[in-house]
Amino acid sequence: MDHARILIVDDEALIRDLIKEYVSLENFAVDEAADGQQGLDLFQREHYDLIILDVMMPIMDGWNLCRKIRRVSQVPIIMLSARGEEYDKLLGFELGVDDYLTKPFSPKELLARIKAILRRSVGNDSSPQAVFEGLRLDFDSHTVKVDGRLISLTPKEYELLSFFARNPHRVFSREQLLNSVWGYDYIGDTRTVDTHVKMLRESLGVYRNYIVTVWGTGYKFEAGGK
Amino acid sequence: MDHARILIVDDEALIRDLIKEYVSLENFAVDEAADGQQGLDLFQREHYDLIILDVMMPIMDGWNLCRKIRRVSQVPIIMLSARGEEYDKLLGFELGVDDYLTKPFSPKELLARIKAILRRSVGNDSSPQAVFEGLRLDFDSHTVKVDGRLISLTPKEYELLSFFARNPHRVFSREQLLNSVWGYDYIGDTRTVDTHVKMLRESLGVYRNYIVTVWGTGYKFEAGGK
DNA sequence: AATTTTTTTCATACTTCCATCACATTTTGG
DNA sequence: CCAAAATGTGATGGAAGTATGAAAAAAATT
Repeated sequence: MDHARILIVDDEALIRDLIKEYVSLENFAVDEAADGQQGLDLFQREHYDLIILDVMMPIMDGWNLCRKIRRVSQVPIIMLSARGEEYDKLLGFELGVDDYLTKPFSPKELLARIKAILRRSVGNDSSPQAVFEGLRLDFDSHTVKVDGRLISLTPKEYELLSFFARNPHRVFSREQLLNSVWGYDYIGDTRTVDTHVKMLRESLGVYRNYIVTVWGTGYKFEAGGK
Repeated sequence: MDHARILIVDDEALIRDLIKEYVSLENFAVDEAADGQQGLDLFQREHYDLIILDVMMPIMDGWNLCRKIRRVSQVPIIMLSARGEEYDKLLGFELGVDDYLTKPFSPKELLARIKAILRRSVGNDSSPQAVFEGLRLDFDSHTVKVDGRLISLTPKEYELLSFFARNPHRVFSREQLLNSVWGYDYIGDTRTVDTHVKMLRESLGVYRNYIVTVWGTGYKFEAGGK
């Protein structure tokens, strides 16, 4: 893809410059933001083909920004982290991150991954979807169809469902769901999850049992729902 | 990567068997589908670390299936084709196919390519599993299969089994099991373990004797269980 | 500011599971 | 082969986990 637009969000100017320098060589157009809030503003104003996020940032960290972006867009995201902790990586992929690099990284490797991601999102001309038999989610338009019929979900219902759909089969505890869908800073009753599961199931109609209760543990998403 | 899960989609049973035979030697868990529709169903229900697709198939051909999979997943795909036409190959790589083999191929070469692909996709969405002959546990989805058939376990049964499966061969006293599975602070009758072993054995059916009683000491997990 | 919608909390009903005990069965040592 | 010790099994009351409905609180919309 030529002239792809890339947004870099990192509070360290040095890193931004480094990336920018390398990436510009390849005919990409690069914008920068120094913190999460700035990044969000730019993201909402402009259109990007790829976003590179640093995890550690003042004001709004990378995970929060990532979560906010994922609410409305499936634009490819690469996360940069100072730590190499496995947990971070997992959280990243759960949130739908496309790639994950640990600092210090070689600019060459970053460039290679950028290209790989852009390459595979090119052929993906149809809007990103997840289909589980008669249940279809369209991540671009934020719509969900049940046997072809459009259903209406509240924002939380949609976020919960799309999180499940992006991470099928895996069991999540209520705490994990609160962390991943509500945000790590959420304080509140874990039973809230139950209520949202209940409402989501109602909305899913015939497919209500795709959200499977795993007794003593939490919930998982399973097409066919057994 | 150990115990990677592989899906083979090919209408020719001979080819499936050939591949399965070779690939099973390497501790991969193999599922089969005889046509594209079956393959899609399995893909949606289970998760795989690698998918092998034949191009020519009734009902839904390999390209169509590949396209459908690529809409929602970046799982590695190897295509098999009877023809060696350059056009096919190109189409394959455009669709994001990871490798491409022309029939007839040597099983050895296929195996080599499978390994290469799995090696480079380490850290991807493979799900941790434990396989003991026909007994398969999936730690992500908290499911257990007996000869491919899903069995349902209570939370304690699952915890107990997964503890055993993670520590095979070793003998554990009832006290140790209470400590490890129930928790350090558990106070109660050690005979409780017996009851859960009993119930677990019932659930395991044919594999009930994988939980071996070590007289005067406790229990151990032994595939083949004598 | 008022109304509507969404989210959260909470109480209650409901379901599933678990620890215990009594008794049956098996194993071991003498 | 017997007695004692250890393990297997079935039944059950109570505990723990989940579903649900409704009301309060918070957000969004008008």
